Amino acid sequence: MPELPEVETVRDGVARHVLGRTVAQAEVLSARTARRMPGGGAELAAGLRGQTLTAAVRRGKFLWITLSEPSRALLVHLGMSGQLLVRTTAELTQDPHPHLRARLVMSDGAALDFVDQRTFGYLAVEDVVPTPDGGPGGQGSDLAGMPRSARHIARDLLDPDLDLDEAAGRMRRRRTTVKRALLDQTLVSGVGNIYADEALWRAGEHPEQPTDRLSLPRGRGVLEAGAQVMTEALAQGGTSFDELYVNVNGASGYFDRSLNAYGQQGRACARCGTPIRRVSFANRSSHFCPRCQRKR
DNA sequence: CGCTCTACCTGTGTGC
DNA sequence: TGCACACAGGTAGAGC
Repeated sequence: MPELPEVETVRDGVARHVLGRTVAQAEVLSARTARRMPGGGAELAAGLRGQTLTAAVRRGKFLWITLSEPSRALLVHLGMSGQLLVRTTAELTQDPHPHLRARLVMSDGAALDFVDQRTFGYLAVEDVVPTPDGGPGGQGSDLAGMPRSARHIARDLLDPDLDLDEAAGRMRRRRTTVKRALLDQTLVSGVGNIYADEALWRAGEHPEQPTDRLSLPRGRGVLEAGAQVMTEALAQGGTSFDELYVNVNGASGYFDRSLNAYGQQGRACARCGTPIRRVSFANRSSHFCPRCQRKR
């Protein structure tokens, strides 16, 4: 389940292994993968053909690869199960992955595969348009602007230009609960269900704490906890990728070793020993310690 | 406008 | 052994 740390690992892999290559041919095997394109797979393939990949940029869980055509980019969302895999020429003669959805064959014979089991992910070629905040790099930088359909995504918790006090203030003005706020990608981005539970455990906040009854320091504390959790996950998950495997599928080491709340129902809280509780939440679940995460 | 809820998808695990 | 079904989750868009 790719959240920000996993997507950043993919972005880094793309930046190191495929930038500067030119797309000779794009093959779109699944119409669903191109569902954001009005003209479907044919339009996606046409938008990629002949384009050189120039930069890999990320905000939250959205990743885009800028193209040699000015102000155009390949937008990639991995959804729940998406992967980008770099293939050598020799590997292209092997049976493709059963969940291969699209393949970008490069002019040098290598390829970039988009593999996605559950097809929540997608690819789209879009205009890069200005955004009020200037995009991931701020106004005037090489990274300015964002793909049109991702304009609404807020700065993420690892963005150096994120103003934590301002974000905490916006959170407190919402009439919702703190976990819903963390998952709202228009408030701050990059946090999914797993890291939301981890951030709240670390901050000692109940998932159903009303945001309008959260002090500014506590609101800020939740966001800082989220940034810490994702920074640590990135450090653990981002180190194990070899040359040809721009991996991803969320199986970062973080999953196995460092979760304190998510999926830990029934186990002793690492802080106080109270069993972690799991409750259903908006068609999914929240995990928290009933003793050290209380509504106040 | 702001918030909540549902549909989308498929492999895995569980219960009968 | 085999079948049925709940579950996992990010996002857009519908609904209230």
